[in-house]
Amino acid sequence: MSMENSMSKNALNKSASTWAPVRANSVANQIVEQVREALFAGNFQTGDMLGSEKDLAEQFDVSRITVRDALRTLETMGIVEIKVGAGGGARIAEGNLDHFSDALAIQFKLSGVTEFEILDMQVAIECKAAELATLNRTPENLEELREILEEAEGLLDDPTGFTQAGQRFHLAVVEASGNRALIAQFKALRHVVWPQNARRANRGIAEHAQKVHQKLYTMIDKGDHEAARKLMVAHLESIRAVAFPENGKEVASGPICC
Amino acid sequence: MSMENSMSKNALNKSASTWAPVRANSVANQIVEQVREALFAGNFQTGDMLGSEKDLAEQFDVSRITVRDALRTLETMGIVEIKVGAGGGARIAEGNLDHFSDALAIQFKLSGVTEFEILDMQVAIECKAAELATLNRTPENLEELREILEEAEGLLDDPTGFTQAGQRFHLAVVEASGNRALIAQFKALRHVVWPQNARRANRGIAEHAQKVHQKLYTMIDKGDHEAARKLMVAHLESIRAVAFPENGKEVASGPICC
DNA sequence: AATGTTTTAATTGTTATATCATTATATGAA
DNA sequence: TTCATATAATGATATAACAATTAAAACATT
Repeated sequence: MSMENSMSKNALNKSASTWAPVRANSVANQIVEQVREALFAGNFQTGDMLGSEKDLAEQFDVSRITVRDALRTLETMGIVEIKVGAGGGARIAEGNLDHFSDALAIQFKLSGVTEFEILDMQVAIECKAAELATLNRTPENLEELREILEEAEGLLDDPTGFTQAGQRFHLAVVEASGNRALIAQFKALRHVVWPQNARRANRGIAEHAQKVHQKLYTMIDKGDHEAARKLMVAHLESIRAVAFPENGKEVASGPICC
Repeated sequence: MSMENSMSKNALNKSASTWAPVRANSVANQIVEQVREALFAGNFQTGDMLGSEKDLAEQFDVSRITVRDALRTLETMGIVEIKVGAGGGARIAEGNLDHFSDALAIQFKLSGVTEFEILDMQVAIECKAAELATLNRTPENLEELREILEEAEGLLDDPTGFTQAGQRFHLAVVEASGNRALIAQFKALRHVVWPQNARRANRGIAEHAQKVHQKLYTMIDKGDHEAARKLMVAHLESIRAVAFPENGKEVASGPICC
C-alpha cells in the first residue's frame, strides 16, 4: 500500500487538545504512533515502502530531523528497516523473533529479575514444548534430535563439547514443538541465563544427561506427551538442583546446561 | 559512575578495520553499543546520569544530532529515560517489564505467529504460575483473590463485568507466583491475545468458571501445587475448547476469558 | 549480445547554527 | 512560609550543507 491511504500531508495536529507530557506528544512520536497503528490495523505488509527521509519529511510537512527521530524509534522497535543509498529508504521490516530477546534481556537486567525466576520460566516453556513436540514433531525434527544424540555420544569426555550438544538438544526439542512463540521465548531466555559461562559436565553427569535425553527422544518419537512432560520436569529440576545447590534461593556460579 | 570511566573523548574509531555495513557501524550506533555494554558489564545503575545532549556531544566529540540518534535508540530500548528542562537530560531508566510486551506484540504481528500458538504459551505460563502460587502466595495475594471472587459472585449475570473479573483473577493468580518473569510475560501475552474483544460469558459459563476459580483458590490456599496445576490445565483447555471450537486449528472470533 | 567498468544520482550519516517550547530552579514579594 | 515570577537549562524542531555509501544507469570492451 502507499502511505497516502493512512497518512495525508499535514495530517498531524500540532495543537493537540490534551495536555499530555511533551515528549509523548512530540511530532516524531506522533509519526511513530501513526505507523504503529497502521501496522496493527493491517494496513502494512512486510516490505512495504515508507519512503526516504526526504519523502516522509514532505509528506508530514516536518523537517528531516524529526523524521529521522521517528525512523530511529521505529527501527529500534523492529518495525522498519532502513537502507542507505539509491533506492534505499525505510520499509516495513520482516518479523524477527530474535529481536525481542534483546528487549527482554534489557528489562530483566534493569528490573533485577533473578536467575532463579528466569529458570522457573524456562521450565514452564520447555515442559510445554516437550509436550507439544510429541504431537507436532516432523520427521526432520526427529532426525535432528537423533543426530545431536549421536554427536553427544562421542563427546562424553569433552565437557565443553557435550555441554554445547546438550544445549542444542534442548533447543531442538523446543523447535520440534512447532510453536514459534515458545521457540522465540526459549531462545530469549537462553540468551539471558546462559551468557557463556555454563558449568561443564563431567563424565558422570554427561552419561546421566545422555540417558535422559535418549529417553526423551523415545517419548517424543512415540508421541507420549504426558510422559515426555514429566520426564522434562524431572530433568530440569535435577539441573536446577545442581545449579542452585542450596535450598533453592542461592545463586551458584551459573546454571549447568544439558 | 561517570562516563569517563568507560568512555573517553574521541574514543570512537571511525576507521574500523572490519568491513561491516555502514548502518551497524555508524557513530550513533557505536555510542548505543558502548552504553549497552557498560550496562551489562554492571557499570551503570538505575538513575545514573548520562548527561544532556550537549554534554554527550562534547564527551564523544560528535554533533548533537548524532547524540540524539543514539539517545532515541537507547530510549526506545528502554535503557535511558530523557527529561526536558533544567537539570534534565538522559539517565539510566528504571526497569519496566511492561516495556518489552510491546516488542513482543510487534514481532508476533510481523512474524505472523498465530493466536493458537500464543494460547499454548499462555497455558505454559499460567500452569507454572498456579504451581508456584501454592508455594509463594502471601496473605495479601490470598486476600486479593478472595476479593475478586466475591466481586465476581455478584456479576454472574453481567457478562462484561464477570469477564473482566475473571481476567483479573487469572492475573492475580500469576502475581501470587511471585515470579516477575512470569508476571511480565503473562501481561505481555494478554496484551497480544486479548486486545479488547474477549467473548462474553453467559450465566451458565460464568457459574462454571466461578466454581473452578473458587476451587483454584482453595488449592492455592492449601498449598497443593500438583492439584492446582492440574486444575489450571483443565480450566485453560476448556477455555481453549470454547475459543477454538473446531479441531483446534481454526481461529474463532476471539478467545473467551475467565 | 554479454559482460565488465565507470559515472551518476539518490539516500542516509554527520555537522553546524538557530529558534522555540518546556521545565526546574532561583529569586523575590506578600 | 508561601506563592508568583524571572531565568537558565534542555530538548524539539527547522534549515542548510557536505560526506559516505549504494544502486542504477550509461558506457566500453570483448
